[in-house]
Amino acid sequence: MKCCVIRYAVFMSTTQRTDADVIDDWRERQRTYLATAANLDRALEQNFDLGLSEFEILDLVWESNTPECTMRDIVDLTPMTQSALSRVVDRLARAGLLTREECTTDRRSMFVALTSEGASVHTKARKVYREVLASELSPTA
Amino acid sequence: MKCCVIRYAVFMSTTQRTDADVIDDWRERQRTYLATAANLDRALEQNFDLGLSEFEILDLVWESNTPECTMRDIVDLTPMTQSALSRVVDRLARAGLLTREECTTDRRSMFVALTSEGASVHTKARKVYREVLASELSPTA
DNA sequence: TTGCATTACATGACACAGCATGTATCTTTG
DNA sequence: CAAAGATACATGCTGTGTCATGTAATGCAA
Repeated sequence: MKCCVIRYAVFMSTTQRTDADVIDDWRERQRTYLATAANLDRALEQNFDLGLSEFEILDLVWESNTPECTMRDIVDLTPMTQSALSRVVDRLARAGLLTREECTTDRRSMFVALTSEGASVHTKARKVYREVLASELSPTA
Repeated sequence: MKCCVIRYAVFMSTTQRTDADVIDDWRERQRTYLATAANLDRALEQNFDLGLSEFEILDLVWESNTPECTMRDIVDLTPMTQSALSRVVDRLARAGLLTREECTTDRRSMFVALTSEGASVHTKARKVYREVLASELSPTA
C-alpha cells in the first residue's frame, strides 16, 4: 500500500483559523458538493432516467443484500427524511425498479427489494456513478 | 502562525483508491454538508426568520460593499440559479431587508442594496452563521 | 437607422423536500 | 385483557428550486 497523499489542504490549527478561513472553507465545500451532486444527477437522469436520490436509494437497497430490507433500515442509512424516502420508493416502485411488500412478522413494516430490472439498472447506473465520482473527487480535479 | 492540523483524513494515493473509497468519501462529504447546511438553516430560521440561501445572498450583497451591486454580480458569486436568485431577492425585498432599484446606465439591470434593517439583521445573523460554522467545521468536531 | 442577436431579469409550470399529521399496527403497563 | 403510548409508513400542504420562456433593454452589423 503505497504511501500517502494529503487531500484537500492543510489548515492552520484550530485556534488560529479566522472567521474568514472558516467561511471560505464552507463555501468551497458547498461549491464542490453542489457541483458534484449536479453532475451525478445529470448523468443518472440522462442515462437512466433516475434522479440522484432515486439512485442512492436503489444503491442502499442493493447494498443491504437481503430480501428483508425494510423502509426503516433504509431511512437509518440516508440523510433523507422518512417522508422523502416514502416518496422516492414510491417513484421507484412505479418505475418497476423495486417492489414493496408487506412484512409478515410486523405488518407495519414494508420489505423493499430490487426487481430484476431494478438490479440491472442499478448495475449500469452504479458504474456511471462511480465514474463521475472518481473524476469529480479525484485529488487532481 | 502555529503549525498544522491535517483535516479530514489521509487517503491512499490516487491510483490506489478503490471505488469503495471514493464512494465512502462522497457519502461522508454529503453527510457533513447536509448536516451543516441543515444546522445553519435552522439557526438562521429560528433566530432571524431567514433561510440559508436568503442569508447567503444578504451576505454577498453586504460583501460587495457597493451601492451598485447588480443581480448579475451576485449570481456570478453563488451556485444559485439566476431564477432562484430572483426569487430569493424578491423575498428579501418583501421582508424589507434589501431594495431593488433600476440601474440608470443599463435599465435591464437592477441594483440591489441592503436596507438599514437588512444591514442590522445581517450583522447579527452573520455572527450566528460564523458560530455554527466554527463549531460544525472545526477539526475537533 | 433598422434588424437581429444578446443580455438582464421575472415568471409560469412543475418536481421534490420538509413538516405536520393520519392510519394501522405493535408493545407495554397496570 | 384493556388502555395508552410508541413505531412504521403514507400523505396533504406548503416552500423553494429548476427549466423554459417571456419581456424589456442593449449592442452590433450592414
